Amino acid sequence: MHFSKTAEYAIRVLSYLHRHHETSHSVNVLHQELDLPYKYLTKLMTELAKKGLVNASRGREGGLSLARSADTIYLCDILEAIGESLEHERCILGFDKCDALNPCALHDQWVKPKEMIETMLTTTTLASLIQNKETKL
Amino acid sequence: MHFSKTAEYAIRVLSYLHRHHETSHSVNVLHQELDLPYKYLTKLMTELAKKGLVNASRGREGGLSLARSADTIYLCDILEAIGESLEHERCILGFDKCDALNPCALHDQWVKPKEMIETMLTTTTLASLIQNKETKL
DNA sequence: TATTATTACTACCTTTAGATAGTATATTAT
DNA sequence: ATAATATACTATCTAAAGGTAGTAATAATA
Repeated sequence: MHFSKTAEYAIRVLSYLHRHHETSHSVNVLHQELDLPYKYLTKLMTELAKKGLVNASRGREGGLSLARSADTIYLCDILEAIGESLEHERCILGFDKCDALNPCALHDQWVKPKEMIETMLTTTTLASLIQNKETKL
Repeated sequence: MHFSKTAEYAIRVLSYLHRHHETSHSVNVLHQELDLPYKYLTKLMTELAKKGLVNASRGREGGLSLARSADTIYLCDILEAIGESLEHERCILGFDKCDALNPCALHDQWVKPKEMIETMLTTTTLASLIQNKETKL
């Protein structure tokens, strides 16, 4: 019951780019600042660039920056970009189809937690994340 | 943002044992009735037996049955039995320590969904699961 | 134009969850 | 006792996520 490492990394990196949006940052800087595995980050950032969440430019003075305003980037956008869709319809017990008419044994109990998670993912933007000097990234 | 396969299997099997508690059931029967991988189930049931959730007896007329009343078995007990603890303190962004004083960027947004999940896991018993003929197991 | 700093690409390695195979051991009905 | 039916144990395989290595392509700047 948690995010994948990839999701964690993506959120942390994008949050960092938002907080330091005055300039672009190389993968190496992100790697050092956030203590994330360099080569894996390279791969991830390429993916996020393809999906249009970040601008990537090569060469000297190149690097990465947010492609859109942080208040238009929702957590669900980030998950989608890395191939982890919202799974609105994903059944908690893994069944293909599971709804009120044709429920799994846990369907009713899962309704509220599911809603809360969904709300969190669809209403939280990068810009709305906690940010102060003490906040962990 | 979902249960592991192992957790799914454990919940489904235990729910089945509850609904058919008049007798014990062999792994083979559970395998066929619930369409779960036989050998993997064998391993899982041995584990659940060790952890005291089911009684296992060998030989003819042997098989598996719930070791306790279904209204004393909570979802969190099941997760704990398979080594997936509640992770009360698990940070959504993977940080070791993350609390109100020393929060990660997502801490505030995660509070409510986390509570809902925790409530679900600590209040839902096997006995309280949906059960009718149509319910998927 | 040569150098340097950067991302992009291709291929492979590692770890872990999930799944399988074969054999040993226990129980009980006959 | 013996045969049949179970779980228990040990070892291994597979697939996917996570992570690494080396090289090619690109762009700024001196």
